[in-house]
Amino acid sequence: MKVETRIQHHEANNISEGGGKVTKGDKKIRRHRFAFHTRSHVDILDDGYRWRKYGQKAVKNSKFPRSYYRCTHKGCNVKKQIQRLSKDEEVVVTTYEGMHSHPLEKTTDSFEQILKQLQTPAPS
DNA sequence: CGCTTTTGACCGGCGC
DNA sequence: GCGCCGGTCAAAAGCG
Repeated sequence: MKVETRIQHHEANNISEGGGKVTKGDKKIRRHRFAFHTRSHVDILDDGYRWRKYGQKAVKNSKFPRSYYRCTHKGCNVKKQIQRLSKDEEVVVTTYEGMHSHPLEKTTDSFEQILKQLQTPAPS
């Protein structure tokens, strides 16, 4: 199973379109924002961490509802939101928010490796 | 038994 | 002031 993953990262990318949470001259921008464009059919992409769904809301820009997940850990409050592209329902956008403070709990596939190098920048 | 998931409601911010 | 949108929490139920 080949998984096409595209990393967008960089908080400069404000995904807010209508909410207007990130207005011009925004100072409270969110750091550590990883946007994964994954070509998959399931939104529940296991990256090796435990996630507890805490909400689901439908965005106007997307035909499909957005899912909100949270990392269940002792002091690891990493948030993750999944959204499907209305243009391509087969494309899932996984946006990570926050930084983990613990190693992965499991090893799914090469997927974890992608996340690992993202969160663990290889020292020159 | 523990944990997770699901829906609704509520809230805050912004726009007009 | 109201409406809109997004985001989060709460409670309950279901499942392993």
